[in-house]
Amino acid sequence: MKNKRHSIKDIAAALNVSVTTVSFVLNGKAKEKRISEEVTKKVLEYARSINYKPNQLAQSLRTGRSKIIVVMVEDISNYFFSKLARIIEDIAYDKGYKVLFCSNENKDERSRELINLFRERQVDGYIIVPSPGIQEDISELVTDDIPVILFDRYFPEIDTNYVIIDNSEAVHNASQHLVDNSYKKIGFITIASNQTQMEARQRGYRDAMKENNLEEFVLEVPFYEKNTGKVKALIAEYLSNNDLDSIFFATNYLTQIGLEVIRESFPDKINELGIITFDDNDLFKIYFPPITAVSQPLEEIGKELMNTVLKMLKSTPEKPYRNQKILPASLIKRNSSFPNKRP
Amino acid sequence: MKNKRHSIKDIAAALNVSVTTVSFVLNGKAKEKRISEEVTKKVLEYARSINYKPNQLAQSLRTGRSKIIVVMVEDISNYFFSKLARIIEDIAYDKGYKVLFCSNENKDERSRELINLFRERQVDGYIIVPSPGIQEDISELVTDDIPVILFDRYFPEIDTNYVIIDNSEAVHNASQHLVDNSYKKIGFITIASNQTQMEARQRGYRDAMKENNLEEFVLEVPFYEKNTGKVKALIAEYLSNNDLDSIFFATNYLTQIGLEVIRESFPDKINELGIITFDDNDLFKIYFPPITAVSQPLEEIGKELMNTVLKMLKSTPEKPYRNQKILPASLIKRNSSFPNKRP
DNA sequence: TTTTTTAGCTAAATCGTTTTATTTATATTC
DNA sequence: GAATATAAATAAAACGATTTAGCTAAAAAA
Repeated sequence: MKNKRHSIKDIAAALNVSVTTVSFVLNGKAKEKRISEEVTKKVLEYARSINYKPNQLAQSLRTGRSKIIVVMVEDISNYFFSKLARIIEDIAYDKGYKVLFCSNENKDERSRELINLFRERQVDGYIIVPSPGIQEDISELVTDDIPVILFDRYFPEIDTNYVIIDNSEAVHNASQHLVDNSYKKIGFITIASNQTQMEARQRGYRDAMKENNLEEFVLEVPFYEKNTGKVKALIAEYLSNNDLDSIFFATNYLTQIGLEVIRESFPDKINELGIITFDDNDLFKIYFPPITAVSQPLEEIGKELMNTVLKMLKSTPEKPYRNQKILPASLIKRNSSFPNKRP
Repeated sequence: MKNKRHSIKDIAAALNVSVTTVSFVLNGKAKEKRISEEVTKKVLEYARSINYKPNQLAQSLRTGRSKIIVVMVEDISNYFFSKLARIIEDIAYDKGYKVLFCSNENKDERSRELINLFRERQVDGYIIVPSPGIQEDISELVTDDIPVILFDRYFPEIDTNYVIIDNSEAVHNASQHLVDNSYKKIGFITIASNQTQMEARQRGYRDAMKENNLEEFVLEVPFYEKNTGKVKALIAEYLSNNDLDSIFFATNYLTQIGLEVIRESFPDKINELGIITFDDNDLFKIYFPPITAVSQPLEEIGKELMNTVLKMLKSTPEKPYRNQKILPASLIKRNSSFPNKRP
């Protein structure tokens, strides 16, 4: 049996009351609007009996709130983002919101396309990992009083809410950890980028090297070569040109590619090199050698993001809710990733 | 400057024409509805000049189509599902659809909750990895002519569309591969479940063992212990009780836990054991020992799912679009995961 | 000249809600 | 008994689109 959806009108007709009455009752405004106990009960019972569910589209159209939040990341299939997505999802559904996830591939064009797409849909709020050149679009959202919060990276020039981690501090600490384990020739493999998070990470490394009077070995690979063999070639070349005793990978997919290169081209070195990666991965703890990792506080980031968006949704343009949070990252030390220390 | 959203009414007022006319023009029905070239041009130009974007909510409310598709998986942060999500996302956005991802944790209650949530929202179609006991809910969607397609697992008792892989065949082949590499005591670690995919995998293993007159060593761990140390304990116990020379992990998170156990409790065995995992992971190819894996054709699954949903959306209740697809999985042989064959 | 066609446009209903402003009857006060 | 207050409900206007049915004036046919 095909049970077509019931509307508030059906209920009104069936009970011989007005749609207004039904609406009031269903929205819990019976008392406030002085609807009699009798009618209230009748409506509630009937609604429940036919399993009435309001049409959210109509509701949203009328109220202007869609109860949808967009989460735009670089790549939802990336370990870091997918783990975070899971956390955000749970909080959102718990609070009655739904989440649209999307990946901008760190490309401006795609970011813009997506933002426009969602504006048509009256999305309530945005959690965004911004691609390098979309300040303007973000600014526009802000001036239009649409809740946006950036994370992972941000634009210092514009005044937005954000949640980031202390990248330079984290990398600095981790680099020092390598030094403390008596590594001398420490390489840093990163992507060419002037986004805040990557610059901070590189700064953390360089500072640590300077403080310890160690030579800096930085390799910057172009971002958009991500999926080609070119990155592998660059890393391989870099590794043969520099006789490093340890490597710091500035982001998780570089670690992956880097390990692949080492396994393929320098298999004998795998057990000698000290390795640290930015962003942990479940598999790193069982990798051999286990990989020491800079780990971002996923739970905390997720909570902070959602809480902020929810608070922004409740705030008024007159007194907006401000939150610019810098969280600390932790270093997961897996000793055996340092051959010197291996038992 | 706060540019409030423009409606079709604004355009009509500004140009001194009716909203009907504007609507016709913007929907490309100018010719069909005999709107003059002059007016058509005027409307189009003006709409573009104020950067008019239709309110999708209103559109959806009127047309009954939300252009949203739900993808419900077990856990969006799982490698397999997140990779697939990325593929589905791309296809969907390309076709003008948005995707709501959600995780049901393989729990019926949560699945139901989510489905109800989305029905209120007039979602256009569903791609679902069903939890064990939601036949009824799926049936209901089907009888209500709402496009649903199941994947990864399905319900043989109800007639739905689905996309799955040939699990038993895949595991059978992979098991035979172990036998061919002269392993004799092959363990099979799986989760206690009577869902189609897990039963098929176990069947594949058992058949292979029978054909080769080898003893069967199956460990079934309870599903909901997923995140506790209990699974580790069970696997550790199983490994000490059976002197296996190789292990087949029936799903990816078991592989992860299993490797952890081996590393912690049987470190000397890691280089002896033959290991195969169901579901590949980028890190497995650089794992040491590299892990041979049964790999699902993600691209193909994603395409098949989206294409089917889109075709279902276009079909009528009178002649529904049927598609029950069984795709083959492939075995990614990484020789060095077999010590016997290691150089 | 009258009738029919056609081109060009639009009023109004509709989708399913929420919300404001009113109505109607009854009870209370003076 | 008239005026006022209150309780209980509702009509109607929104939200922003789509779509049906119809209107008007000019052109074509009779």
